[in-house]
Amino acid sequence: MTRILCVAEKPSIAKAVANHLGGQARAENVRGIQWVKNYRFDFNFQRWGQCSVTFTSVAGHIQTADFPDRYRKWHSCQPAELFEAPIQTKVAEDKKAIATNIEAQARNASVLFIWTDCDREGEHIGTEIRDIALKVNPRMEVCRARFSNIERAHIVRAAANPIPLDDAQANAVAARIELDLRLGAAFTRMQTLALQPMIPQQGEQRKIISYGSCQFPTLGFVVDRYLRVRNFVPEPFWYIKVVHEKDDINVRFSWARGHLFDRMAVTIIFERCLIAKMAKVTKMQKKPTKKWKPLPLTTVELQKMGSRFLRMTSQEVMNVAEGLYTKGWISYPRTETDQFDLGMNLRNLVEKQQQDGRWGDFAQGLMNGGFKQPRSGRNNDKAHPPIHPVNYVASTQLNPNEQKVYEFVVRRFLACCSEDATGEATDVDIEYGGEIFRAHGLTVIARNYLDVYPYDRWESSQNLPLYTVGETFEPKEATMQDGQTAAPGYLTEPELISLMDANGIGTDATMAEHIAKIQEREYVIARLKGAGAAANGGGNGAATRGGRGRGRGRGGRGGRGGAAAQNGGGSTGGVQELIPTTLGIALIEGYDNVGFETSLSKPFLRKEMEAQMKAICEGRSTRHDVVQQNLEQYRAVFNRTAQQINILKAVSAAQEWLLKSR
DNA sequence: GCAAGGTC
Repeated sequence: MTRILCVAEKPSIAKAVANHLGGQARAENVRGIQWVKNYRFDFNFQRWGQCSVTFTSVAGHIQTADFPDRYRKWHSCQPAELFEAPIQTKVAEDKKAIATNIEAQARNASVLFIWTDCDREGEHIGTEIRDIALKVNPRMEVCRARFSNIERAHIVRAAANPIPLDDAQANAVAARIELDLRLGAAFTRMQTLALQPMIPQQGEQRKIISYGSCQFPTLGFVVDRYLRVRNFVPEPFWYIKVVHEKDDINVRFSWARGHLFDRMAVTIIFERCLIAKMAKVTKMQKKPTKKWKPLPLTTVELQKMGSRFLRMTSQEVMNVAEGLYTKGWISYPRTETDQFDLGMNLRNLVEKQQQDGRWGDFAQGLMNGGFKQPRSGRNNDKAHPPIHPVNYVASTQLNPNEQKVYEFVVRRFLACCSEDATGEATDVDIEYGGEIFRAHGLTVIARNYLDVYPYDRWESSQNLPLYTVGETFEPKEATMQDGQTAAPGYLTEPELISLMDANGIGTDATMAEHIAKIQEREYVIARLKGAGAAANGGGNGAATRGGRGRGRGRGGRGGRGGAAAQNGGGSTGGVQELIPTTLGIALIEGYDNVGFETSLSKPFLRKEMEAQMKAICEGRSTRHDVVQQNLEQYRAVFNRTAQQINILKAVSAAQEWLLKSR
């Protein structure tokens, strides 16, 4: 019988797939590593017939790349030498037992069937596994499975249709690894050695001034916003407010123009209104409206919502989610997918939530006919489903942070399986002195998903009285008001995550780490929003956030849905805002002043690297070319910075002084 | 004493 060795990227996949293919597969322990198991069973593969299978896994990458000893000591070479120093790739210290297991199993098998995730990193991990296996058994046949979820039928199909490993994808990752190492080490040492004397040292601890292709752009976003807040100049504006009383209701009409920055113009228009005296209803419309239920939960969304509503940092959210996943309460927490596979039995998962005291009734309602298929977003990483609860756990079995994250995941999931909220929108337009003024009203008819999902707000405004088109009236009040634009707030963690996501800085699994890293390096400090000095010069209360001229009227009632949430959201509030330290500002401004067209702080370079990796995957470029071309480009920045390091120093010194005077 | 990526 053919012996076949299957290797997944993580233990959970090995277990799930082995159970699909082998029934209750026999699990054997692996020496020196608790969480990896070898599953043994027989299976009839289309290609090899009846086989004796060993299904095991690794745990992410096995190899690690670093410089040889001679270059590892900081003073043993010039930082610039790291651009071409040799790189050693070897089994990571904490992965030895895993590598040994692969070797041992490979000796007895004639086929290596790789089941790593179907993404670039997975392809690279696949080649690492292949290299280790072929070293002890060069005659093995090697192939990989193509699968995008762990539904049984899908897995059985993948088992029957092996494909080759894609070396192009693995090479793209190899290029990234080499560049991140060389550039990270070279720039970190150069900066640290040059600037350390400028930075006050605390005790024995030597402070590192690190550079990384992700941490710098992350810092850049924080500094950029900080400077925009700092340099903000409020602008006065004027607008016209109209109030009419009908059926004992005060209806406030907002100017269709919003506000203007020209006082004289507003005065003239206002006078026209006063002369006209009467206003005339030009539109009265009632129409059904909806608030859409949320999309299935991705990692990025979990981190954003967590840092906004759960009083946790995105990193804490991820750590907790990881724990809930290992204990079997929620699905894999690192996913870009916001669409549920049609084959997935979601009702089964809803059913498990019926027993809960908080959302059990809602789940029961879904089981009794309320269930609706979730919406589908546009993303599918072809490796994992959206984050969802897989089993019910009572809150007494969880610590407080686990409770919060689990509750969020469950509520989000139930909301996805529910119905959009419905309401009725009323719009009244009047013409008054040649200008249009609007009133907007909302009546929520059915809250539906909102009942289980308190993180969204959608509330009825005061009822508007009935108007008829053509009706005329004299407003009870028509006044000219003033206000001024308000500075944006400092960058919040959820905003930063959105920016990183949009610019491809880090992956869903690492974004939180980068945010934590720039705080650990003391480039940035976090504080509870509103805790420090007021950043928003609120004016007389009529201020608006940077909105110029047009845009929707600022009537207090309608359309302010997002505002409460963005400011830290009602009952669950407490979002963190990020403020750069003088060191953080100095680094970014220093590199900007070095005057190179591609500043290291801009997300551009990382995007460029991403595009080049894609080119390798598609055969338009090679690993060698991408590495050499990038090294050349960065070397220019490096040399220039090293020459002008005094600029960086000067900025640091100036910033240091600012720190004291602040 | 450096990075970013995977995962436990």
